[in-house]
Amino acid sequence: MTLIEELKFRGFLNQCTNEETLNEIINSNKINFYIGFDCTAKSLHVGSLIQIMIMRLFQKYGHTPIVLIGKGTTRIGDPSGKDEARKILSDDEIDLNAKNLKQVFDRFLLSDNEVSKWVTRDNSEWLDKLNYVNFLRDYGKHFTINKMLSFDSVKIRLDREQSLNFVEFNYMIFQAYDFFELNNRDNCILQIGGSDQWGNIVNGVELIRRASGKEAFGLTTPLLTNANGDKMGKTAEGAVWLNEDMLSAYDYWQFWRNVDDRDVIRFLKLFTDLSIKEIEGLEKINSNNVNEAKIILANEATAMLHGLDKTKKSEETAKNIFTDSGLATDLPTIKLRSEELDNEILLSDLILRANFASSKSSSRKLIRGNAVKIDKELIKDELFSVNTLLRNNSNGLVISVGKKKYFRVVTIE
RNA sequence: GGAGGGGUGCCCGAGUGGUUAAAGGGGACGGGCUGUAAACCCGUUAGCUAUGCUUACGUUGGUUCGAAUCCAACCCCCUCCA
Repeated sequence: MTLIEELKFRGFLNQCTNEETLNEIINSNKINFYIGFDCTAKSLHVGSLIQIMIMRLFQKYGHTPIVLIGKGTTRIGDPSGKDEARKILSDDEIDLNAKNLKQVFDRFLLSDNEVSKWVTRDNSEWLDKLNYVNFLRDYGKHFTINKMLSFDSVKIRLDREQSLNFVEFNYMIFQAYDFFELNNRDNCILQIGGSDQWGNIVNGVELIRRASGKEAFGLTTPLLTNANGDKMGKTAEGAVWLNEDMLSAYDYWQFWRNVDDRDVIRFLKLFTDLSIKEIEGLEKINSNNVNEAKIILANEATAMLHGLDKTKKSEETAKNIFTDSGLATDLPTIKLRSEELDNEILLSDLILRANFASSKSSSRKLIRGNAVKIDKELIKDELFSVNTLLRNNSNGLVISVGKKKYFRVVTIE
């Protein structure tokens, strides 16, 4: 199976410039390719995972990923898919975000093979130094306003009569120029991105052709949505972050465990290393084994990011909570000093401390709504205090809020 | 610069002097059903030291016993004209 075939099978391929030629080249050569990541947040989330996984797949076929950290472009803000201008981040924030971002690639990308070992670049390296007049003269001539106005990212904003300022309007030029630079510096001949990046990518391909007379390629991945049509990776609590300090391994495992039935196979193909054969085996799915498939998905996906140990613990914790009635070991724990028990400790306060309610009122409302149990015992009194129970249970208490949120309270000296 | 329209809770959106913490929908959360899924049904959805109090309809003042609702000024957004 060729790389392109596997991309298609697994659902990575949305659009591609000159697929035929690219196919020939990647079958007979090892190439360098890049994906750009802007530093707009402290962590990447599941929405970017498809880009990371496609890099991984390319690596397996011996190609070298260049991870372009967009410190320079982040200072401008990509208008693609945005209703309004992004708020501009300070340089300090950008630096911090960039640092956090890099950690994630260490987890997912392979570094054991010298040939396909990945590298990072930072576009502020060249963007910060650009001289406006020179840049306009040398590269501005390759961009026509007519064309730029026809791009979706621009058109949508104009159609809706939302303002698009000049800074944002320039984003696509810089992204095109990034590709041009990487093509010169690193002989990078392919840019990959989400489908919303198509216009920007094609711009780069064209700039390279016009300015250097070389052929370069662009490839996009589909915009991932779940079966409900929602954008992937956004949940009520916010995005499904990849950095562990923003989302625990257990919660990450739960995210995959809880995907819609209709999404399981699709996600197995995209987000795990399972072979095509293995996936085809699972594909004969029915209502009896969907859950097994989901557990496999959760295990595979979590292991890749957080490692095997934490994955096993997550699976165990889940098993304890949902299948067995035993107490889970790996729960978030609130430790109370014994002298704190001298005062009345309200159940509602503990829920708040465990971060399972956003205010005391809402925590009380949860109790009133029959959502809260202590050691499986339903508590209905919103003013319930836990002092007596805590004194009588040396092992502490396990408190559940709803069906999926658990925490433990213990007393310490 | 001129003329007009508008800014309401997480989002959309009704409300144009008095049971309005503000209809309805979406989302979210909780309960039921189930498979930790989907669909469906029910409930909740400002905060608090809680049968009460405080804060809330762009901002600041004013009229009134009483304002999201009336008046004034200001800020912001949109449409048309220049």
